[in-house]
Amino acid sequence: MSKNIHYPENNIKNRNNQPVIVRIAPSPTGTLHIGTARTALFNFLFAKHNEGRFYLRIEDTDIERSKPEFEKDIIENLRWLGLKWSGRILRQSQRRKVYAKYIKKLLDSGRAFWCYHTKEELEEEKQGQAGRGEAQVHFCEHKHDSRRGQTSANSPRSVLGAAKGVIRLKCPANNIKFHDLIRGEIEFQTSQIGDFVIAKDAQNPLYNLAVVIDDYETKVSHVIRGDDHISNTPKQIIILESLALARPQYAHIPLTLAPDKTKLSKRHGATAIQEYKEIGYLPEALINFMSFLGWNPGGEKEIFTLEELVGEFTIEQMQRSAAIFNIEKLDWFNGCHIRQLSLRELTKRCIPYLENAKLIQKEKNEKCKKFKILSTNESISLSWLEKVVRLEQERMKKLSEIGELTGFFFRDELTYELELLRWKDMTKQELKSSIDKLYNILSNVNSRDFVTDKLSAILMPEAEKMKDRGRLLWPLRVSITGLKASPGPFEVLSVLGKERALKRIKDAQMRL
RNA sequence: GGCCCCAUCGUCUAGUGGUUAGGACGCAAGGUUCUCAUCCUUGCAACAGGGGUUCGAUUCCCCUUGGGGCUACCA
Repeated sequence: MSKNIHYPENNIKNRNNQPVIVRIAPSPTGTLHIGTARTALFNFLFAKHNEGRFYLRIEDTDIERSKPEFEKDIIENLRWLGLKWSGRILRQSQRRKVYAKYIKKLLDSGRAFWCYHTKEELEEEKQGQAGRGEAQVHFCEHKHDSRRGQTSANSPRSVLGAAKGVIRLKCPANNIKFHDLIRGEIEFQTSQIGDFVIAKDAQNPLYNLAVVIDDYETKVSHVIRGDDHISNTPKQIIILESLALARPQYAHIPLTLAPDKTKLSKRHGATAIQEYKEIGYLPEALINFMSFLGWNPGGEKEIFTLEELVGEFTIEQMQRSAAIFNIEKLDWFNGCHIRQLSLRELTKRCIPYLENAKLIQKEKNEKCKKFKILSTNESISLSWLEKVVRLEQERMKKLSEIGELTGFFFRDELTYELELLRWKDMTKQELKSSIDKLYNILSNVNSRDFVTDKLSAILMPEAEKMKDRGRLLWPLRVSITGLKASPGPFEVLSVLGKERALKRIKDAQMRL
């Protein structure tokens, strides 16, 4: 959908003299969420602004919940938004061997250890801590047990029985401090963290470990993610330090919340990008809208293309507080971007909605240039369709409205309340004579002259004569559209053409 | 409960140690107009509260309050 723009890569180095590399790492346990898309957008903008790379990594270590159809949805919709990633997609499910190597390293060095506490024991410990108002963390005594400090890649049998253990990391005593590009210094006490679990076994890492390894191996320079990950950061830093690896820079962006200030979820309406696509939001509008949720370039300009956003974006202008998702503003952005589209492009994007509304169909034999009106079997051209769409370009808020808005162009019989034809306090006689007059005038207009300007030149003086133009123009507009709100009558006449227009006026005449 | 993050109109935000606190969405009124939409004009509307620091705080500091996040052998 979006223009094919080439963004240079790899020229600028960050302050550690490394190229800027960022990533979006969605988990395919659901469709592409608007929040994930926004995080992807900020990563993309940061990367492209700094001539760096933006990677896509699928975090599918949770085999139970990860589904291929979700991965497909994520990939398709990221593409649709125009957030193109560099290189291949990395899938964590295919990297077990890599993780196993690091797990072994951690075990060998004694930084990690097997823990055989049962879930019940752990739960009991938590309850006790909760009761005492203490942090609910587990400092595991098994790390001191030399018999369990084995380096085998396989789980050593517990001396306590056959319990299947997990692998925990020894929590250091020193506090963890880090600098966040958006929030500044953040410090965590390790006493609040404990010896946390890093892997289910020697092959299967948990989230925090997998993230650290992948970020390191793909040389990620900046971790830009939602601020719900702030509390994961000290854990990831502990892992990094246990492995003697350098840390990336962190930037935690504010979350976007629903109007009731809770986490954006299904019950607030659409959360999936796919849904917004189907409703008829433009990717351009979604991008523009999402970028303004938690970020602002400072000036008074609000309508931006993705390319312009890349030029403007700096992380210093990121907001610290959460932004509330405001659908009205999205609608406004969408309207603006619809009006900015070329007529050809807008028509192209409207066609699927017109087809969906069962108004038109592509003609099979033609090379997608011809269409037919389903109700009349009439053949129509793309350029005629463009004329129709043009009349609604400034009225449409969402593409899905096109069917409703332009339906009258594609129907032979208009169904409207007769009373709708009446302008203000016109009598039936007056109405009849207006319609008769319209029919007579228009029958004498050459069909070549059925263009807006000429029709206006012919009909306006007549309308003027009637003191209140509405006495002629309102019945005209209703008779040819059947609607109480529509584009102007001259435009509609010109698109309809003489034959169809006269038929409609005749219909009105007959019904009166 | 514990830890962490956050705080300017209803919403998105700009902004400064001294401003009539600016813009946008939405809303209201008006203009254009045969209707709707677009467009134009105008209006309504905010520095959470309390202490400091200071000649002066919306701005800097602290506390309170409020909101959010995390607290899994999910990610």
